[in-house]
Amino acid sequence: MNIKKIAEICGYSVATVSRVINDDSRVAASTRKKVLSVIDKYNFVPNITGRSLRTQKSNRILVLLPTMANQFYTTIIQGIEDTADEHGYATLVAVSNLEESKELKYLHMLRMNHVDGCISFFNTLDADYITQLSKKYPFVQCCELTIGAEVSHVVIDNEKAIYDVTSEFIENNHKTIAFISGNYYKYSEISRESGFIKAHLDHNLKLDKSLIVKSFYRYTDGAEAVKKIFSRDKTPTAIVCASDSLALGAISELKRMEINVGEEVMVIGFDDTSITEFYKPSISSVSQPRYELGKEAFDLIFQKLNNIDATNKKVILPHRIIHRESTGY
Amino acid sequence: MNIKKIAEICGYSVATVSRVINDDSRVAASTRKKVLSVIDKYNFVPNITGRSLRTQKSNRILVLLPTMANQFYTTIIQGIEDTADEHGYATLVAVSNLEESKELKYLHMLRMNHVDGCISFFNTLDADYITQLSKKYPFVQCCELTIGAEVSHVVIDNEKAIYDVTSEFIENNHKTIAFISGNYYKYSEISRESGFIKAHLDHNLKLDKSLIVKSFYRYTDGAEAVKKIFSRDKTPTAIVCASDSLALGAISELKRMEINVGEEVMVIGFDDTSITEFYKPSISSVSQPRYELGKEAFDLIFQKLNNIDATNKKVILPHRIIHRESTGY
DNA sequence: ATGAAAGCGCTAACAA
DNA sequence: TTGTTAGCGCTTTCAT
Repeated sequence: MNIKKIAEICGYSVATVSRVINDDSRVAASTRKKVLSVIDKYNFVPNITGRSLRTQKSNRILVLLPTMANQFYTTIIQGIEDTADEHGYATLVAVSNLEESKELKYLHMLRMNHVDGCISFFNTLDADYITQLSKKYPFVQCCELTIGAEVSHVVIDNEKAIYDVTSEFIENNHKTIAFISGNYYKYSEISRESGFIKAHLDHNLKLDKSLIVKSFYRYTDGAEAVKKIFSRDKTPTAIVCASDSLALGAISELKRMEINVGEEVMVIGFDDTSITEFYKPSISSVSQPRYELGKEAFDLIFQKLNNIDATNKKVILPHRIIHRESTGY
Repeated sequence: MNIKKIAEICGYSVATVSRVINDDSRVAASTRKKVLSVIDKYNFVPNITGRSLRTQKSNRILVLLPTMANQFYTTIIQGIEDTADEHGYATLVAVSNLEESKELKYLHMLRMNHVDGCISFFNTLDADYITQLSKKYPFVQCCELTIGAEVSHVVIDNEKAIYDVTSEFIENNHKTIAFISGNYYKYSEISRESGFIKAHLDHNLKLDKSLIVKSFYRYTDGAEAVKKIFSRDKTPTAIVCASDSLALGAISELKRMEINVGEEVMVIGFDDTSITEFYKPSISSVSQPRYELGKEAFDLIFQKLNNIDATNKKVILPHRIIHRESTGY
């Protein structure tokens, strides 16, 4: 069933049927009624491929994820989904596994008008590529950003988050604080580390660089980091982690070493994923407003969708520090 | 940049360029070389919308999820992704929130040739609809199935899983066993419950129906269920849960009641999501072979992709029972 | 080995 | 208010 057949059945032209479908006012009420009844009878729905080819629009957006295996993304996507739906856009999700070829493959859907825009999380593309891309296509970065790229984005203030966390520890008389993070040189990492360092500077606390341990974000990396850190003579009384998985690994290792987490050593994670609440001890964490991040990401892309030359906005949403047993609450 | 412009630049016809793109043998080696160099120079990639419109194929499949907020799906999707990629298919993921209108909206992409097939998890559509759909379009159900529908699917033997778990408890001398589950009347639920009942029958253990508590799958539901179960005089020494979230809630409530989980009361969950490993006590669970489920789901749809009349296959993959502290290991 | 032309389903400019 | 027609980018049949 296609528009041509419907037109034949109705006894009207294809154009008239198209007008009815698209709620064009230039069609007689009686005609509209007749056409609609036929459309209804045959359960006809216009072919989006044909329409896309013609209009160069798809009413779909793409969400490009580095991995599906992170519970952190789910609520954000819900925020995107809901907001997109309100504006008549469908949401498609694709996973890159941080392989550049896959990123390009999915981003290619933009050029094909197969999606009208893309909300991207962590990706491997360089600043120049992102800048050029976002000039031509609605493109928004969420939670993570490419340093130096001219593009709309929404993030939390990662630096301030870790600055606040670290400052709190310092103000509570912790003199030796460790920082466990990843080693991807991505924006969030760099900001968090610099927040850690800045807090030391501002509070005149000498920073021991060997207490900054960076590798990956697996929980085994958190455990390894603790082993390393506690093999020296001067051991920390607080550990700031750049993710919950790292905090989890760190805590499990501390438990194995029979160090009392929340009393002898404080530990805090990042992202407030559900594990933090259920673990024993429950894990303190920096919480990002996930649903709102998703909502804002869509709002940003919506502006670009309507006007690709809209100015790039850089939105910062507030985070919250949530204290649980691992920081003694 | 489109095929027409490329043709002009090359000095060949659109048809020839198309042949080069599609690796058609009927084109001179020298011509192919020339055309390819131009394609390369202008970084031309064919427009999929145009091609789809013409070929009625998209080389994409859709994965339809009830929700993003379940860590269980991520590995399965990875399995689908990887296998699809091997066969030149891209994977798109959409979320229905179990709203029928959204399910239909995304399923509509099939009719539009916007995706060539769909792998669906739990959905709300009835058997008849699914049967008809799968006659016309490559459609596969994964992990969950619509009872009575004629459609390819891949699942584990949910009944046997719970049968085995329950039997083990009985053989270890447990006389009073509770079962906490959901109340959606979906296949997996019904099978699991019947496995629970069958194990009692086969071992001549009288079943107390009031020990079967069904509501939702939130962890608070697990806690509520335990409250209810332990408000009677005859309390169980083992609890079989239809999900990890239920097990988690059940255990946390038992802990609150100062009942020693893993000694006084055994608890086992379902799906072996990451929480099970990290919780204290660590939670025993039935593990589904997630990556393989995804891989098999794609293999099934691939058969339908190549021949829509391929017979419907019902694949059952093996599960594993993983014992941890919550069952005394 | 190559090209011309039709047509996939739709929208929109122009005509009537 | 309605219809005619061109064309979005591509593949494929039929000619040559």
